[in-house]
Amino acid sequence: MFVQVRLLNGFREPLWYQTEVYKDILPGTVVKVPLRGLLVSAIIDKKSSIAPSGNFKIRDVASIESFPVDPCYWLFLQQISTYYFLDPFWFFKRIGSFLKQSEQDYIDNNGTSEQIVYSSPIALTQEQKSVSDAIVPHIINSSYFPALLYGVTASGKTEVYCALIEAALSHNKSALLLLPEVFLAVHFSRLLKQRYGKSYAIYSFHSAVSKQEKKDLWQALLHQKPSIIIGVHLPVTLPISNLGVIIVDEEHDVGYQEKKHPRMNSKEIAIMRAKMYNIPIVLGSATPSISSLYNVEKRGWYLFRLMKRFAGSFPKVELTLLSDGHTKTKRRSFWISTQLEQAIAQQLHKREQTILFINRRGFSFFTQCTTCKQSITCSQCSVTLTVHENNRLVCHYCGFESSVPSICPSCKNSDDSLVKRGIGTQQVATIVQKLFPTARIARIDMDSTVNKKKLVAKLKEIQNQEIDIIIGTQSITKGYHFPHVTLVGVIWADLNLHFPRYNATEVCLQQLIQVAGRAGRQRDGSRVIIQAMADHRIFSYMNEIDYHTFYYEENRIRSEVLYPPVIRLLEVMMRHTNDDIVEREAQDLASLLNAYNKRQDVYILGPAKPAVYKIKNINARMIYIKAPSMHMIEQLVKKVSEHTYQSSITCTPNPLS
DNA sequence: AGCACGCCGACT
DNA sequence: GTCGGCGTGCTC
Repeated sequence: MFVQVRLLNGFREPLWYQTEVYKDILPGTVVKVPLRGLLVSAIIDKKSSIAPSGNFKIRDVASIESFPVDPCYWLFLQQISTYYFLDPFWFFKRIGSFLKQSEQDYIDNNGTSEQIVYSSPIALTQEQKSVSDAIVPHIINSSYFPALLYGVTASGKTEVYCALIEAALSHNKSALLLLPEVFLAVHFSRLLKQRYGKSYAIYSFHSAVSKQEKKDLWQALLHQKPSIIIGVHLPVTLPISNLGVIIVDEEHDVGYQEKKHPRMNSKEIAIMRAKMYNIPIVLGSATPSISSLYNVEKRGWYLFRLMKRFAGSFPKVELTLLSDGHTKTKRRSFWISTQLEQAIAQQLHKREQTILFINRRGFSFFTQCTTCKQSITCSQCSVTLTVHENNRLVCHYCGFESSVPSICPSCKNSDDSLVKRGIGTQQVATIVQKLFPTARIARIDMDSTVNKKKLVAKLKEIQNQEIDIIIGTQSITKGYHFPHVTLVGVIWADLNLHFPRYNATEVCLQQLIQVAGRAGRQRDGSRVIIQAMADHRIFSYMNEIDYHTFYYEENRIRSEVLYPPVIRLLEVMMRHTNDDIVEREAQDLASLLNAYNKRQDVYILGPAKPAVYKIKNINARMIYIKAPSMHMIEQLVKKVSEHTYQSSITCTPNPLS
């Protein structure tokens, strides 16, 4: 028996070996084979009874490597590989290298997670119990059951997850729990260990996990030990034979899509896996993605709602326009409306806490010349440089740093014509401190919290109510639980609303509702003040109860302009250092796709220059393909895949960010 | 991807 | 005369 293998050391060429001992070997099996003088790991790709032709001598397969038993695994990897235009062998390499890696230094927010009281299992509410009762039979009987758990913030989705995990483990099955960020995974893992640490095996598999824990998980997989597996991206592609349920928390979060190539989405993979393995999958969120709500409406997914808050009540949401001429002249700072200023004053008087949220996305501050209106841009990237503390200019794409020049580089005006525009946590802190000199202010963002000890200290101060106003970015919308917050102010709500992405409004609204949900988790009478430059339709859906209405409107718009979830979208990015080459090749690829495309319902858009078309001196072009199914797109891409280009090509199905 | 082989410069 | 720099090329 002859077998064609692929080496795990990265060597791309398939090699032939033979074996009589292991002649019943299946494709996808991990083996050890002799290569030159040593034994290396490889995976069986194909089998053949006829000797391959070629001038080389065929050696014997040395042994079969121990690898977790998972009968569906190879088929599953092949399916996701097709979907993401990858080589299925890549997944083995990835797992291998991940097991070898040691953990990185990670900001561990020790002290804040303990404040969440989950010490002993709490009896489920009627709402929670009916969800669990509907899903548990599918765990026991192993049947595909896609469920969307639409539960408002603080409605106790965690309790439902726990009930499902218990059901799986008590039937000797494993449970897979996915969270959109490492930080949240760490948080959840601690919560589960506190509750189930003595009764069940709990393993995490992400960048902040120790080498030993990864090894322990691998052993558990090898021995098919029922376990709770927690992670962000990696665990969903692990070989798990006895998987009973997959839970995807905060399913709307764009964090499930990997930031760099290959840009896989672990939520999508989780859905594919649940279907193939015939198990239930639960996607939970207070702000479900448009695509999941679409799946409920059109593709037979099951919807469960938790519309009651566990404690506290929903905050009152108010909108105020920053551009309003009347208040602008009267108020003391452009960035703090009269309404918000008064509300903060009341909070200070009542001795209750306030969160001020800045939803900046990478940039916040840039320079602009008052004479020529030009901004200082990075020499290697097509983006404006961001102003940081100590008058430093930083490129958020390549890390380039310099100081703010006194002369405008573009018009050479030396008369201090460069002014800083925009808003960041630092600025808000300064403004607010000026408005309320006695207020105790804490800033929480990635810049100011790289120091773990400082963060822990700050969180403790907040918890002990030694802080009146918390100013922060995205990081405060997730995970942290501030029970004493009764006012949330969003400084510039429409900042990202017009981001050039088809899902910009969806992402923006989800973020606003999530941050608003930080208010009044344990108390009634909370307020949320949204400041925006202009009114927008999404602000009328800010109330958590009205969120579902947003789906109908957003879905109607996407149907008209043809964007997911109504159709499927593939982003093809071409990159090359030479702008002329990438432009020519992108034009060539687009016309080739058009030439091969015979369907009326498949559209090829572009090539176009992306908003940030140059990063680290590498120029990019985008081509988008829209079609009724991803399969049609795969077919079309396959036809052009023989053509080679100097530019590197990255394909992202259903890009989210 | 690794690892051997090899061809040429620095140094005991 | 040897040690070792890393450029090229091969792996069933």
